[in-house]
Amino acid sequence: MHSKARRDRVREFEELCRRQGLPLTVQRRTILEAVLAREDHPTAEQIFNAVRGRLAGVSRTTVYRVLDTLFRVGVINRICHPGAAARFDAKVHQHHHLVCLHCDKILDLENAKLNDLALPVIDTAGFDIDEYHIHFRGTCPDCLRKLKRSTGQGRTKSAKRKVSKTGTSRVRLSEDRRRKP
Amino acid sequence: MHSKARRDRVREFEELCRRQGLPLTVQRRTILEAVLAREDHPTAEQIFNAVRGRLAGVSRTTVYRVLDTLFRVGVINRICHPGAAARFDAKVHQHHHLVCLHCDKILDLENAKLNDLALPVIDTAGFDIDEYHIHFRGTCPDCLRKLKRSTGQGRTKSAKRKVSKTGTSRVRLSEDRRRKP
DNA sequence: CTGCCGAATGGTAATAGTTACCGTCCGGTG
DNA sequence: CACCGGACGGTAACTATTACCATTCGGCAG
Repeated sequence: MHSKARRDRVREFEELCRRQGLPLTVQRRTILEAVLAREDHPTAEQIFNAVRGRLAGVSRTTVYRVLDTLFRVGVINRICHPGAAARFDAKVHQHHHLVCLHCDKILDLENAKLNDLALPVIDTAGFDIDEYHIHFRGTCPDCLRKLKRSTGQGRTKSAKRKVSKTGTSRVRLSEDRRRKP
Repeated sequence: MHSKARRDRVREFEELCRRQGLPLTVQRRTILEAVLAREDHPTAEQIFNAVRGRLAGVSRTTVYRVLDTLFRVGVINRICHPGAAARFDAKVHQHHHLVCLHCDKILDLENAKLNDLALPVIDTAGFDIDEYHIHFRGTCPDCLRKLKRSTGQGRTKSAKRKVSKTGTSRVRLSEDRRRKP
């Protein structure tokens, strides 16, 4: 990410902190910058090593905590389904997954229509592709219920369009990227 | 999975073992059956607990080892990218991933065409979907090179059709599901 | 500018998941 | 039935992550 975009992202983060009453700390800013500066998908450990130089005496704990905060606030992304142990599955044929961002539940989604999508032509960067599967991320019914009970109205600020049960629909990114609310 | 399908899968596994010169052990059979018997996505620990009763004195280590073997042979699936630490990503907009099954490398795949697919109508089991992203799994260029060097011809028995650079193509599941060859 | 308060940090200890290692045992074959 | 290489069992070690708690800091009222 080039420097202007990075600055914008840091600003965006500062704005979000103010709105949510989160203190702005050097650690948070530095760690965010470290993630933004990379083009790959660093682990917490790699970020820790990257910031040691600029933040004398940072704690590994802080790095983990801040990365989690950044993710919950929505300025960075976390991939590969947080803190999970490997899971095994008897299904080896192509199928897809519904992942709950609140409780880490994983459900299978078996739908032949998803298996043979006419995917657009893409540049796979030299990868030899064996298969694809689609991860749908969202909130499971149980967590929806819990959220509704505790907030009276569930998640707000959501501009998503759900996959409806009638008519073809498109799945969109939600505006609300806060996790573990 | 119903019992007939399970028996078939066990047979298939036995056949694969014979072909690949892998000894057939009680542990392998029992652990495979335990995975096949479940409808969810058990962790190694859960499988361990499930087989303790029927395999007095199984070692946790064996469970991990056998699960890995079953996965490499291709009779079970492993989801959520093996043994990985959580990875972070500055990209919060929608994008997709190329995952190398050999070295766990993850590359971003940014392609607007993939972001707004007219996905078919699906039953999401009550999930409130925020987003989707597509995981393409395969072999990265580096590993392809290494494989070519070591075998003289790379992976065999593959009936896959790659995502080509010209014309719309469909990604298919490969016939060859062996990992870490 | 000063002080207060609650939240953030640092450091250590603990935990979960997984792997390495090594001596022993077993499946497959002659 | 004996042999051999690979599989197993058990423990120790390792990696990634979290809990806990005393200390410090950011944001705000005075």
